[in-house]
Amino acid sequence: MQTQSRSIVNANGGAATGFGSAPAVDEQYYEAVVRELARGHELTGELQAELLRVLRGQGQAEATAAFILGEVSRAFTVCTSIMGGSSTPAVTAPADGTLAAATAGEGARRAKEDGVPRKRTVTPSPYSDGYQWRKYGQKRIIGTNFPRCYYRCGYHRERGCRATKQVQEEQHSNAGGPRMYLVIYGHEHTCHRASPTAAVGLLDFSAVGLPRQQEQGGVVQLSKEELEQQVLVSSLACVLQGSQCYSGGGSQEGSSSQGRTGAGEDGGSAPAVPVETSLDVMDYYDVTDTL
DNA sequence: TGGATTTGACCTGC
DNA sequence: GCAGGTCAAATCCA
Repeated sequence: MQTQSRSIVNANGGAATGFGSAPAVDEQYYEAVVRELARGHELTGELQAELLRVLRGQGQAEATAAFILGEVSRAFTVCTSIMGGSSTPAVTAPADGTLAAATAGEGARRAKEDGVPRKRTVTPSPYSDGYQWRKYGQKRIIGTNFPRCYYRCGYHRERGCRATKQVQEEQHSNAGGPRMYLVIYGHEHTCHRASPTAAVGLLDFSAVGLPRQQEQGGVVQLSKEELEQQVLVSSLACVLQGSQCYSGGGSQEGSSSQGRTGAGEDGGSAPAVPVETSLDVMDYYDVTDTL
């Protein structure tokens, strides 16, 4: 049991990168989310301008506001891209397959999949797309520096879902920036696992640099930055999920930090732990006061 | 101990 | 024959 949650590539973290294989209804949902994210981003910009105008010359307050709003803005950008929005870094690969690692040597052999249409995506968080994945193979691809990992839907067996995806680290990922991965989706999901609520986990915290909580004696202690980011993440989770807020602490995702490939810690069954940090303005001020 | 991951072998298409 | 995709035994881990 624990193993299952441990090994299934976390879906919760789900990026839109993945919704290429999501059912149409989910696609509509994602589009709506992307739209709202864009709107939120836009409003954040306006708020930022307004706040900075009001706080001009107020030293610390101005700097804090600028920082926080900048982070919010950045978070919106990251979320939008993760959700498959227009902003980078998540970019749907061109159909011509010009992506570096993407196509080395494949091409003709592609037809093995019975002509199944494949969606290619480049994303910094390949393991979080709203579905649960199980790794079934890995292969070195000629002409590339990184192996390609093969994943099947976690419900392949029990529900006969044929969805597959391949994940390969992009060769040209710049040293300084986040690693980018080419993700190729195979069959459509028939398990209908991904529900809109799964979007909560769409935030790939490790990808956006969210520090993990430090647990001490059972008490979660957060640093200032962590607390700030938790608030930001929580607010974004609110945006994504509506009324319910979830903690970013359950950082899922399996960015192969342990060599265990991308298989993440916990998948859809992820403990999307409800948190009291449901963010409203007062909460935020409480937090900043505490800081 | 059960389930997931790893990895070499096998299969298939070009 | 080569290379990508998949299988399955071995291994790992909670």
